[in-house]
Amino acid sequence: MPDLATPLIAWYRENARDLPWRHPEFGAWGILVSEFMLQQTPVARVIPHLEAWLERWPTPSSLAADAPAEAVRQWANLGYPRRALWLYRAAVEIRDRHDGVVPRDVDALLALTGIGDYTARAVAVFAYGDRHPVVDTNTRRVLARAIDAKSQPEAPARRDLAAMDAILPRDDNEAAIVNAATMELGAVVCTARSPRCEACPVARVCGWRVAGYPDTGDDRRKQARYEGSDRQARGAVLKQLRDAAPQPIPFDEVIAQWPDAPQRDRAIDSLIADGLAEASDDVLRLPS
DNA sequence: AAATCGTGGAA
DNA sequence: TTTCCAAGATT
Repeated sequence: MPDLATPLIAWYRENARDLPWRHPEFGAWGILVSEFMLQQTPVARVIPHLEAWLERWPTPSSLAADAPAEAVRQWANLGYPRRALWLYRAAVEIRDRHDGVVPRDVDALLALTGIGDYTARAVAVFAYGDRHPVVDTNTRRVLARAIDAKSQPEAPARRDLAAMDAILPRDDNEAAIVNAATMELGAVVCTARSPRCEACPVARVCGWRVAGYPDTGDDRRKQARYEGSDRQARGAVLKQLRDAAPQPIPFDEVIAQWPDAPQRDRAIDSLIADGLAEASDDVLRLPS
């Protein structure tokens, strides 16, 4: 297998974007918050929200001392609001089980609410400098193309974890750079649509390129339509709750003009089931 | 283990 | 206009 680490390190040194969480003094809590926000939300949308969040809650304990409703409200329109609730719960767990310090151990991180294989290792690597494979969707695409000669990832995520580990240098610091560089390459060069192979440091050894860009894979189901969906209804309810907070909203007035009444009721029920809303008497409110 | 979960910008 | 996609996690 060709050496990917060396060209990736050299490329990253010259081309890495200057992102807030890459500054050495950013801190483990800042990294953790950034990783929560970056789960399925683009970098450009995250940055201003991240800075506001950390200004308001500079530590896990400061967030844990507030109400979950405030976390959901501060999350604003970042999307997937369960992440706000999970981040809040993780802050409580960090306060209660880790003396308010973001854990360094991967298994301890995995035990926190809302943290999975990607986020746990991202924190251990980017906040603490330990050597672990960090595999996100960008990394998976780069590995699929460079190593498997596929246009899109097909291998199980578990296998990509091992594949990434096999690429990492022994040195902790260099391993962290290769993790970041692989993600960065997937984000800005080896993109899902119209990759910029002319700017790619590993183009010469890329299996997909060498094979003539075979279009295997790409059998992904297309994303469900958002307009008219239950998700849109949930979003509308939660936005109304956010805008009214701390005032609750009478049930009768919850997206009262919504064209599909059963869908509205499903949205309210599912938000309550998720812990993103609370019902009491005849009103609906953010979780206390 | 496939389905579900927001939102906005770019192609 | 519609479609695609974006540093995933959970059930």
